[in-house]
Amino acid sequence: QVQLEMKPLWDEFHELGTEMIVTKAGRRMFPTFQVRLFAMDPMEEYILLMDFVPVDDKRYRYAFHTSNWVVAGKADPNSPPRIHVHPDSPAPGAHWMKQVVSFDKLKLTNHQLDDNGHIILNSMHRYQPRLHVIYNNPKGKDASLTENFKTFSFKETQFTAVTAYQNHRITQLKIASNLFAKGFRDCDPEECIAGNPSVTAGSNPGLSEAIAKHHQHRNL
Amino acid sequence: QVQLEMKPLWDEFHELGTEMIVTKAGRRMFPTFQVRLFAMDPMEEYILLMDFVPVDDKRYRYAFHTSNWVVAGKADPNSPPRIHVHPDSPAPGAHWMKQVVSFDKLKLTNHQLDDNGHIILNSMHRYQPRLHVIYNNPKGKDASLTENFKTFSFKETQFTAVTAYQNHRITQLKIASNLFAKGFRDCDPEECIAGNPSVTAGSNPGLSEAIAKHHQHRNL
DNA sequence: TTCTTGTCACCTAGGTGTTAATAT
DNA sequence: ATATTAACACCTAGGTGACAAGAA
Repeated sequence: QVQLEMKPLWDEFHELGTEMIVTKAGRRMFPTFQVRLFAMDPMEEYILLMDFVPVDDKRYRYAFHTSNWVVAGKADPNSPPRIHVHPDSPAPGAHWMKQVVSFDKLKLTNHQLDDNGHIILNSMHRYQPRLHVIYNNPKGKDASLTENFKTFSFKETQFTAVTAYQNHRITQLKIASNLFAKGFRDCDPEECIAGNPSVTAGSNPGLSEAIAKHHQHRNL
Repeated sequence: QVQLEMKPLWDEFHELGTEMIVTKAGRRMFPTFQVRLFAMDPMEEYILLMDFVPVDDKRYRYAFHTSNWVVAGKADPNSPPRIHVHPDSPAPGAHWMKQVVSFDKLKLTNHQLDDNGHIILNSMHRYQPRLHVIYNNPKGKDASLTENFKTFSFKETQFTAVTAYQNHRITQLKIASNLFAKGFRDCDPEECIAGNPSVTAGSNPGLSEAIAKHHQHRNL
């Protein structure tokens, strides 16, 4: 069992149409993909990894006058898909379950020839992040007889890859909820508590506190 | 087998009489204690930890007029000794051998009631850092019949704990060789290459380059 | 037009020795 | 006198969106 961390924040973005910046050098996701894991065998070893699959075979364009995404043709050709193995892998189930697992080292790029091991995506295309939990079986027990991995996919983490934000409300929600974008907030420094998403205040009571903790979940 | 990383730098400090700052909140060591490990069993699990033993039963004082440390009486009472377990522990031998092992999370404090898990030392006392490599034996094989740990001690890493530097030459060597003290260097920005210990330039050719790498060794 | 790139000011987070004030 | 503390300016390292310039 896997539970998506910061689901309320993901939901807010999802309702607006989540966008993720891709750059040549690689850009982290925000929100960061974080999960809680349950019911693993504490002693057995697992590998956790993520990949990104196209949601459809289309290319998109943002129509500013209607503030809507519209289909702009068939998808561009994909680069060979890449995976991101969580740096703690492999580790026993006890390790993965004892705290939130954060994929904050994962970076997205639009550079098709990237040699930093980042995830290569096409800008203006839609993607579905997936988590794979793989049972590590080094002793050579017969793996073919047992289901040795599980895949988890959260619809609210779908996003459109962009090189610059299209929907201004996405920009504002990022600024309001990402710690590193504080410099662009326009609220008074006094009433501007950490991570307070002023844009959507009231719609999600308790979300502000959750966002503040969001940035603390590192796997140390 | 264990090999001390950055031995030339440690030697420079040792010749002057190494001092390490201790603070209430905890201070990292500089140089950082880093080692290369060899001849471990790649598949077996080990725990690496450090502790600090008093070099003698004395308290010291720095005589500024002679620029020398002098005995200032018997040692103050010790707090119960603490250990610092390397955060990667436990890990298989292959993990420890594949790169330099850096104890850069270790912090020294003089706060006898510290509750952050830092190493508690007495200021103005001398200490010998020690590395313990422990063979992890979870399967309950008869540990009593096998030597299950080894201890390594490098004399050139001995130091005097201080709350403020006493020997001005130590201060200058720290400033010259510690990346985070660049703000206190007085050489021209142009000729001031990263990590160049101008104080001792010439006595150790190639040291500058080594110092530049010193800060990169993190266990990620 | 539409999309991409590189630079930038502004942040977070945390490691330095300095300095002045305070203990002891 | 000697030793300690706390605030501070100055760094490293790296994550933000804004913006102007460039490319398709």
